[in-house]
Amino acid sequence: MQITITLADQTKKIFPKDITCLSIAQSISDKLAQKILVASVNDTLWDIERPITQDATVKLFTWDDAEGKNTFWHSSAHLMAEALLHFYPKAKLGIGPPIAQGFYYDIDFGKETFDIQNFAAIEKKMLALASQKNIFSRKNISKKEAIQYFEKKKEKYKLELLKNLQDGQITLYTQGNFTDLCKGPHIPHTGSIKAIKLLNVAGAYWQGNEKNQQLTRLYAITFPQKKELQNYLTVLEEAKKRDHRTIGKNLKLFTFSQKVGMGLPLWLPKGAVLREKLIKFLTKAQNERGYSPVVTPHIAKKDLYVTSGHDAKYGADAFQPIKTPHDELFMLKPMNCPHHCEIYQSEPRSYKELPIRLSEFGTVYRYEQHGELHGLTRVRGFTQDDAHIFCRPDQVKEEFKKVIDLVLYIFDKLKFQNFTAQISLHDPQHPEKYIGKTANWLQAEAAIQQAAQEKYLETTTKLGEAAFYGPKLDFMVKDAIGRSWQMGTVQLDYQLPEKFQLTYTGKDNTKHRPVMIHRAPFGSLERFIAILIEHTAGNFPLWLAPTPVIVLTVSEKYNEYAQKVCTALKKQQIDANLDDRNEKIGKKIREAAIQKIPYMLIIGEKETKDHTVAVRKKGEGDVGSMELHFFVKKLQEEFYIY
RNA sequence: GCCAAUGUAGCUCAGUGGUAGAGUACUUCCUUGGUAAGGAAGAAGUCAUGGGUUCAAUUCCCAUCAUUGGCUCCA
Repeated sequence: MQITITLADQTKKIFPKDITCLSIAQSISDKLAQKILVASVNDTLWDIERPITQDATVKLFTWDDAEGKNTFWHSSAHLMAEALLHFYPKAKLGIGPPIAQGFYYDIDFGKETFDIQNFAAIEKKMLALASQKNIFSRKNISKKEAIQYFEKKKEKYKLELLKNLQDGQITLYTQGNFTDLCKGPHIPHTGSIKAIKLLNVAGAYWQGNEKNQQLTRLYAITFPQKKELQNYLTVLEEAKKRDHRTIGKNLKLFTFSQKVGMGLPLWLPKGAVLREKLIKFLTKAQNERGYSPVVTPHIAKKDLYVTSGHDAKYGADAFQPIKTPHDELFMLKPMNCPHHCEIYQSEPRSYKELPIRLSEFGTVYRYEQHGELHGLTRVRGFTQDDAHIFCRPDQVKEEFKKVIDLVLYIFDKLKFQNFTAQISLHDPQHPEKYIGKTANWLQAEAAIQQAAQEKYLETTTKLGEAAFYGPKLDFMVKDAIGRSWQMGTVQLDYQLPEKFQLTYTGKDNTKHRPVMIHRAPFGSLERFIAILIEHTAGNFPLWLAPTPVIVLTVSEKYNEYAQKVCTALKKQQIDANLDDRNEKIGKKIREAAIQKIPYMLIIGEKETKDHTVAVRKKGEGDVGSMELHFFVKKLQEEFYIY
């Protein structure tokens, strides 16, 4: 019997029934047959040596495809489990999936503790097992048999996984001495795993639930070639150098103090300049777009947050209230929105004034969990570039689109290219996590989706990621080591106006409820700057650089003229530093370069005599001498690109 | 909050059961130099904190705090 196989390029080929993808690859070229790791048959991932029984569309995947890598790493996870059981025969296995970079396996070591010292031994064992070229063999098994099998092995986590599987759809994969519950597919045999690196150990709750047992998660990565592992490790090293905590320290942007408290950043002069420049930039953009700046205090009565619903939701996880001698309770503000609601409330509003856009660089304080704090990306005190737009229901979509434009404008100016837009919706399975009527939720969610669509924004959608009062459009950006952080956010809210009984008088002379849009293009200045540091590796664009220009003297003889140059630059609003130390020019240049200063002006005998400056530009080197006013003009042109 | 690792000079990091060392930064002196590190001297540490073991602890053990990598959480 013959079957027709349609390949990715739409060519059709006739093969005998029970042909495998490996044979199909062989029919194309030997080289492809060597490289193929996994395939898909009618869009279902398929072992390459598993027979195909009927007409199908087949795609072949190699290491160059995400599917190939995932399968390779998934198989590697099985290999790691096999090696681990060799050293820890009593360990119980959780799950072992591939991830973006490598894979992990969750293991319950029981009373034993896992020792990192064993990494090398496990890697060695894995390599030894890999070289045996053990075949990954697939076996269909009934649920009853599967339960018997794993009961005998006392694999309690596997038994729990089995509970949620349907009889008839259960498969086991075996390689060497190891058999795992697994739907597959896998690479043909372990022999293609040539390079192995165990990366780190972490605790992870079983099934991601805090109330469950915590298992030990081992992260690792493997490659089909040793060279690729070397490259990967080099990339990791490079990424570490971009870490905003390292650069922040080296460039003297910010610091932390145990005495001040964990998660409370202290902005050093250079960091503060950077912050101010970003604030100035966004303020200008917002003022041009009809925002009105407001200022609200850092504390407010607890009642405010009871009204808003934040207290019920987050009260327990907040900094505890401050008590006055008269038993009043004040909270450090965790959010600006309730304050802005009160500003809206301060006078009667007409439909004619809407939308009202209240903006504030508002510093908020949240009692984040100890283990969550991370450099500037997760802190306990931070400044949001917050604004709340109060508008009529018929204005929602237009306003939402304007906010998207603003976020994209900012990302564009700061050259954030690799962001993803995520629509965060409520999870209908967990209504207790949200406030408000379902009808409002659906309306809000539809509005966000529509606005994003009309802006041709490519989005992913996630259930259960919404704020408790409304759905969000989040802009996610990755840091140097590939972690994804929420930056800009736009949130649609029908609930707070309800809670605060906000109204406006409509055309019909009756009271109506406005809709609120919460939005923060940066998200928080702290996190934004952290990511900006990592994306630029500290090489900020000229208009943001804390020190755009440094004046370097060749010897102390020229300090006087250099000082004059510096003063002249400052008069032109160009923040120039002066390095008049008794050091050689080479050293001064090196240090200025390490500080990533965009322009160095070198002042020696020639410049002093000719009243010029010798310009050295970052990345370009010596660009020659010129008169100061000419340099100033050039610099200003570069500044005012923005 | 949970699991694990780490904590030595301002910074980066060696090291040791007999109370510490390098590079760099800092101070002073010499040098006055032309595009990524000139030379010399000096000062600098309660070895995170608190207990315990020991004749003796920075080193071993326990606890606490902080940091790091994850998990959970993230208005």
